[in-house]
Amino acid sequence: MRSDARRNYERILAAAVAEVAATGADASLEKIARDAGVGSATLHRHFANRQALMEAVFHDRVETLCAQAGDLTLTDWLRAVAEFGATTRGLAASLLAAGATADSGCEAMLTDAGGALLRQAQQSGEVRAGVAITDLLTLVNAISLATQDGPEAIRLLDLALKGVAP
Amino acid sequence: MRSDARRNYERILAAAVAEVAATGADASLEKIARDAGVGSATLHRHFANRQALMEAVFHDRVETLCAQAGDLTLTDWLRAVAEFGATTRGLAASLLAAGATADSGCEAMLTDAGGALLRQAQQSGEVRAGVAITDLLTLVNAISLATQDGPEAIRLLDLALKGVAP
DNA sequence: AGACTAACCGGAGTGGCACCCCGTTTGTCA
DNA sequence: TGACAAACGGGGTGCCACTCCGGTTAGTCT
Repeated sequence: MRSDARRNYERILAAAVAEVAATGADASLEKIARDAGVGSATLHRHFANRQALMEAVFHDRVETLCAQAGDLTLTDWLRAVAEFGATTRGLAASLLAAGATADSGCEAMLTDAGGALLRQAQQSGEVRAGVAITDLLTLVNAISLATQDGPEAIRLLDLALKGVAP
Repeated sequence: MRSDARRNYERILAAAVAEVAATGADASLEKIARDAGVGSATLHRHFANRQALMEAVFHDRVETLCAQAGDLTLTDWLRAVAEFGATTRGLAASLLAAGATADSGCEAMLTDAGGALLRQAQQSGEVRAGVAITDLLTLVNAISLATQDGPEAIRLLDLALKGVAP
């Protein structure tokens, strides 16, 4: 990779992080390119489509999220994922779209980290068998997506994990 | 309302129903107008924005959904809502957007019908206090949204209602 | 250092979108 | 039947994602 290419890549990524934080995952790619000081063609050469760019934007943060898994219980980690998804506007939608279209690095990281916690919780009898980590992550994604960036996410997640029975 | 206006209104609505069924709630409004044989300006005069059109498209179906509430338990009715949301692509997203921006007729109907069922379930001790119908509907919307039109919706809803404990 | 070349760049273009303006047509009702 | 308000839609605006291609540049090899 040539040095100018790398420099532009990083400028675009930085602009994208800022713009996504400000306006969500449906931010204008043209504006990101403009903010980065490159032509839109350059943006599209580095990131074939919106999805690819979003993957890159979220990758680092997802990585740290997965690194935290060792220090948390399944429930607390799922809460962290929910909170992250709710604050990082559009992560959920982005991951969802990724799951639908192509295998995403982010998703694999999340299922790996969460899968370990889930197995642990199942062995200690806190979670019943037949629950898959993908189910739980889909649920978290769903809730993040539905509550946008509101504070409802955690409450709804707890509700879903606890069930509605007394 | 003039007769031509009414005729165009209905043509647009019919085209919208077909198009939404085919491609989801993010269907092209221009294409709907084209299919209806009217100019795009006419579509926008009758329906100020995408949200208004979607409301109209879903209104009838939501009405029948609410009418069924009397014959079903809370759980079964929520399943019906989930199934409906999953098959009618984009209903969930649409209702969500509605909830965020303006009070929607559809949403009020759903909270009324579901609220009655929930009170009933709480009085008979099947559902604990502190659970609100809006929580449950948000959850259902979330799941419909996340599972797109897949068959996962019901399974995830049951999971959420039951909780993860053994 | 100089020259070569493949990689890279971005302005300009394409086709599509939602939504609006305004001159024209049409239904209605006296 | 004539007048007029109501409704129509072609065409326009500004935005978007994404692509093409002629010019530029960074790295390499002598």
